[in-house]
Amino acid sequence: MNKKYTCRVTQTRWLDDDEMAAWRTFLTVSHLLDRHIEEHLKAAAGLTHAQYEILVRLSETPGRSMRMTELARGVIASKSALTYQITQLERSGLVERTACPSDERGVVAVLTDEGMRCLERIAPGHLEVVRRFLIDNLTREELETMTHALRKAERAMRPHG
Amino acid sequence: MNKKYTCRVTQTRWLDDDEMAAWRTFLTVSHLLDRHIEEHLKAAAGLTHAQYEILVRLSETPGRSMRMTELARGVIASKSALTYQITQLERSGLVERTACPSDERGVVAVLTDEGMRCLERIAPGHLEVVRRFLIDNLTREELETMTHALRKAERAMRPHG
DNA sequence: GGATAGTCGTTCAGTTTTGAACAACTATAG
DNA sequence: CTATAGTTGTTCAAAACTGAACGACTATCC
Repeated sequence: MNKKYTCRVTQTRWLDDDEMAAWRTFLTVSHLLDRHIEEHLKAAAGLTHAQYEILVRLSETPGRSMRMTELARGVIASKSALTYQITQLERSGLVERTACPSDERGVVAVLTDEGMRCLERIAPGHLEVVRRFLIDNLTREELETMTHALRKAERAMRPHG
Repeated sequence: MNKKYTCRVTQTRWLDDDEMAAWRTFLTVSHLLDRHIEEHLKAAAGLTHAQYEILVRLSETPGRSMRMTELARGVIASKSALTYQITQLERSGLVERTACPSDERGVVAVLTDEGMRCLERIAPGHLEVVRRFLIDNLTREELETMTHALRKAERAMRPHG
């Protein structure tokens, strides 16, 4: 690799070994973890991880409902991806679309009773996967350090904190 | 039925607040980060993050080449996803397919000179994104703790790694 | 009041991923 | 050698995602 010629204005700051290791490990773990989760959810309930996250978000809300845009921001999906997934979940009877009273344009997604039961049924198995492959491998101190560190990264990425 | 994920014996162990916070933060950051990276690479070179990762892996190999299956494992992609992406990269002239001398079934993907130049051109900008949104937000200690912790998780997920 | 800009959710075409099926080849065991 | 089992990479249809464009509505300003 030739570091001699770099951009004239902003100097290139490469990642040193430790930084590179951190980034690579983070990337690898997030990919592997997602694969295991996806596999489990598909087998357990025929759900996507994206769909599962939608159900979780809704279940935590008073009224088990959320505006489309806010929900999309919550699960970090594009608006069109959410439209697609809500349609799928509606087809499965886990979610319903409702008109928004305060905004004529708005759509409110609501978790149905069946959706809530589905979530309660599969959550334990899902969390077991998260435990086995991530959480249970970390000491309490590592856990807290990681949370604190990643929260700083999150703040750097969210549209103004 | 899938025996792998159904366990009637062990009691459900929910995640406590700290564990849940860790998991949520990890998930959020990996989604946000991927979005920023994807956006940058698309703008800078019309590449996907998946495609970029393929180029990086190949560039680090003696001969800048790798068997398809090994490459798929390296970037954590399915075999069919890799087939598709290598075809795209071949179309762009960044990668070539070669016959494997030792295995008649095998295909070896090779990074072309143009592919290497492309990578060298866009790597600084990419790493700058990784820095700004992840690495530079962490202290050296946090960085090392996170790497160590996530490596344990990786070991738990790799097919007996 | 009316013009203008902004937001909301959907649609659409094009891209990427998925998992099962498959032909071709290799490895193992008798 | 000859089954038999396993691996390799591709293909295919279906699922999922992307980003731009859009009509519909709201907010803001003068």
